[in-house]
Amino acid sequence: MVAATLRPETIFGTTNIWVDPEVEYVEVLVEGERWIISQKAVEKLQAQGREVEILDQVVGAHLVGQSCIVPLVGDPVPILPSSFIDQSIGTGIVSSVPSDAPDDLVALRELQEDEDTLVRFQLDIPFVKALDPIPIIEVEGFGPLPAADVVDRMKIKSLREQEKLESAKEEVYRSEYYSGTMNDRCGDYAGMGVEKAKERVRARMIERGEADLLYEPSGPVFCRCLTRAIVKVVENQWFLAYGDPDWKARVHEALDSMALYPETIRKQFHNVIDWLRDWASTHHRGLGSRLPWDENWVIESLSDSTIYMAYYTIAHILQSSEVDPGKLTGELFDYVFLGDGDQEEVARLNGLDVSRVEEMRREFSYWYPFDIRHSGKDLVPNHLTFCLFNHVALFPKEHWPKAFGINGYLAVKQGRKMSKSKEGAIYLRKAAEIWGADATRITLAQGGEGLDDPSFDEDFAESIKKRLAALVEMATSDWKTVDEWRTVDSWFRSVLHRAIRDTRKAMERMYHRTALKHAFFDLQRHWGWYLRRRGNVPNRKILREFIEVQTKLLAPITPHLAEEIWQAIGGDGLIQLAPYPEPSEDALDWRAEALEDFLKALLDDVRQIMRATAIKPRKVVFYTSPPWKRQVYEKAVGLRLDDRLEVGALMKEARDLPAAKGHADRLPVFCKRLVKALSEMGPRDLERLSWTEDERVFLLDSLDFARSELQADVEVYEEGQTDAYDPMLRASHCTPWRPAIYLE
RNA sequence: GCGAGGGUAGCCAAGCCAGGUCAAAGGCGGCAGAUUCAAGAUCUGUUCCCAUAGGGGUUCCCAGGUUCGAAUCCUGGCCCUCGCACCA
Repeated sequence: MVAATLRPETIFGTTNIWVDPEVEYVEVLVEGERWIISQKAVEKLQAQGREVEILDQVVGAHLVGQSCIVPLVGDPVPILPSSFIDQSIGTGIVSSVPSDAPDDLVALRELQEDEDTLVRFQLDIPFVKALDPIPIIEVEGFGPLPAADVVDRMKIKSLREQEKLESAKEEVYRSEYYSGTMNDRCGDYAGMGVEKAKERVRARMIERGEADLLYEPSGPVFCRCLTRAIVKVVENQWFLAYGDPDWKARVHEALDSMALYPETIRKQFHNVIDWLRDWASTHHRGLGSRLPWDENWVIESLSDSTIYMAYYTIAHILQSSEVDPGKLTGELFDYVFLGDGDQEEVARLNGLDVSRVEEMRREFSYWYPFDIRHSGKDLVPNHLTFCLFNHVALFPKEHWPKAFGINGYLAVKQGRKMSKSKEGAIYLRKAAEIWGADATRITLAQGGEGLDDPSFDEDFAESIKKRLAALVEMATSDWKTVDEWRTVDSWFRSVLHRAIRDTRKAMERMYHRTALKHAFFDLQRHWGWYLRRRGNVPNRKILREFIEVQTKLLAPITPHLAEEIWQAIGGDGLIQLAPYPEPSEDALDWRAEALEDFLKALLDDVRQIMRATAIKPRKVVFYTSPPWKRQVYEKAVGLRLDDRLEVGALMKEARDLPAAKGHADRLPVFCKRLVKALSEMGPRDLERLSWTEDERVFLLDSLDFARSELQADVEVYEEGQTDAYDPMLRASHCTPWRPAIYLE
C-alpha cells in the first residue's frame, strides 16, 4: 500500500489507512517492488520516468478490513473505507492522521457512527470505535489535538462541509508548519520544529527505501481540453542559464544603463533578475522553431521572442524573393549582427549579392541599439527581462537596449450611466465611430499614466469631443485683434511658455496625462481668462502664437485635428513634421504673473465677502496701501528672506523709516499682522511680491475689467487720501497686495 | 508565503522622493446664474462643514511618533492591486 502525503512528519500519528471501496486499484511492479496504487497514479509515475508494470487489479473493498504496517514507525494499522478520496490526487490511498488533519478526523468520526458501513464491511466494531487520534505535534494556541480543536470550534460535522474543512485545514497546517514542535512520541524528531522535521522525515524515509517522490501540481491544473494536468519529468531538457550569477551581474549593469518609463519599475526589474532561475527553453509540443542542434525539441516561444527586434531590422530583406531561407548560414548572422567575418565570403556562402549583405548590416547598425521597447507590466518578469538577458549575452555593450516603457492594462470605466459598453469592452473601430479618432486618443491619454491601469471614461470622451470641436472653431475663425501690448499679454505669453516647458517635460517622461493637463486644460483655462481680460479682442501676435503652440503641443495626441488646424492657419508643410515648440526663457515674466494673480485673488476676496454677507453690491471700493506700509512691508519681506522675521526685529527697522514717522502708534499692530502673514508664505510668493509700487497703478488700470466682472461700480483710493469714500472706515485694513475692500 | 506597487474630497486623479506657497492642481459628474422661444452647446460661479466682511472648524486609510509646522518624514496596524515561471 502506497499512500501519498504532503506532510511526512505526521506519519507518527497514523491511526489507519483510507481507501475508496468503490474504486479499482491496481497492483503494480515498480522497479522490483510491488505497490498498490490508483490507476491515475500509474500514469503519473510513468510520466515521471518510472517503469511501472501492471500486475493485477484490486477493488478497494477487498482491502478494507486488512491491516498494514506504518513505515518508519513499524506499527500495524487497519485499512478503512472512505468515499472522500479524490482519485486524481496522490495515489488514491491516504494515511489517516486525525490528530492533525481535519479531513481525517471528520472521516473517522463519521465512520465510527455509521453502523451500516461497519457491518457491511464486517469490521471489528469495538476496535474501530476505539481508534483515537494520536497527539504528535505541540503548537501554541492549540491543545494536543489541533485538528480536533478547529473542527469542534467550527462545528464541522460532515465531510460534505467542504469550505469549512478547507479553511480548517489551512489554519492547522499553517500554524503547525511555522510554530509547531514534534512531541516525544516522535522518536528522533521529538522537540524538533515541524518545518525541519518535515524535511528530515522525508529524507530519512527515502534513505530507508520506505518512501519515494511523486511530483504533483500544488493546485488542480486543467488543460484546455478539461483533462487534469499531471507532472511530467523529461530528460535532456535544454535550459537558458538565467540563474548564472555572472550573467545576472552583467544584466544588472545593462539595466543600470537604461532609461525606464516609468522609473518606478526599476526596483522590480532588479528583483526579477535576481530571482530568475534557469529557464526551460524547449518543449516537445506547441508552436515554435525546431532547436537547430536537436530536432526533437521546439524552442519555447518566450525564449526566442527576446531578440526578434534584431530580426525585424532585416526581416524585409530576408523575406524578399531572392533570399532562400534554407541556404542561410550562421556566418551571415554573425556578420550582420556582430560584424564578424568577411562580407565577400559571407555573401558567397549564402548565395547572396555582397550589396544585399551590406544592406542588412547597414539596416541593423542603423536601428540598433533600439531606443525603446514598450510593453505591458505583465511582461516585466519574463519577456522584458529575458530580452535584456539575451541582448547582454549576444551583443556588445553598444547594442544593449536603451529603454523600456511599461504600462498597465486598459479597462473601460465601470458604473457610468451612459455606458455604451455593456460587456465592459469597446472595440477600437466602434470607439472611433462614436467619438472619432482624436477624441478617443485623447481619452486614452487622459486615462492614466505610469503603471496605473488606465481607464477609458466614456463621459470624458463625450465631453472632450465637444471641447475639441470648439478648439477647431476657435483656431480657425476670424478674430478681431489689436496690436497694443498690455500686462495681460505678457502674462499670457509667460504662462504659454511655462506650458510648453511643462508639456515637453511630461512628454519626455511619457506622462501623457500630465502633458495633456499642461498642453490643453491649463492653456484653455488661461486663454479664457486672457480673453475676458482683453474683452474678447486679443493681441494679434498672442493669438497667432497661442494657436500655433497649442496645435503643435497637441499634435502627437490629436494628430488629425492638429493637421486640420495647421492647414487652415496656413502652417508650413505638415504639422507632423514641424518641430515641437521650444520654451523661451525670456517669455517667462514672473512680474506679470504676480500681477494677474493679485487681481484674481482680489476678485476672489470680493466674491467671498459677497457670499458671506449675501450683499449684491452696486459699488465696490478698494483701498491700497500708503507709502509707509509699503516700506515696512518691503523690510519685512527682506527679513523673511533672511529667515530673521520677528516682530521685534521688524519694529526696530520700521521705526527708522522716514515714511513711518507719523504712524508710530499703528506700527506694532501692523508689524504683528505682517509677521503672521509672511511667516505662512513660501519663498516663491515672497519673491514675487517683494516689490509693491505697481499695485495701485495696475489696479487703476484694471478698473473697467473689475467693473464688468463684478457687475458693479468700482473705485480705488489710497489709505489716507483725504477725499476717499470710506463710510465704514475700512481703509485702514489694507496691506500691500491685499487692498482693503468695502461693498455697498 | 515571496517580490513590486498602492489607499487623497461624489468619481478619476496630481501632490509625497527634496515638510511650510495645501481645504489640497486638473478632469468628470452635480448645483446655480448668464445666454436661449425651449432644449443642447457655450460662458461664469460653485461643489468638506459653518459663517451678514475677505473668516473659522474638521480633513488626505487607522493609531502613535518626530517637528515651531505633516497629505508629505518615522514606527505599528488594517485593506487593496499585480506578478510568482517554462505560458504569450
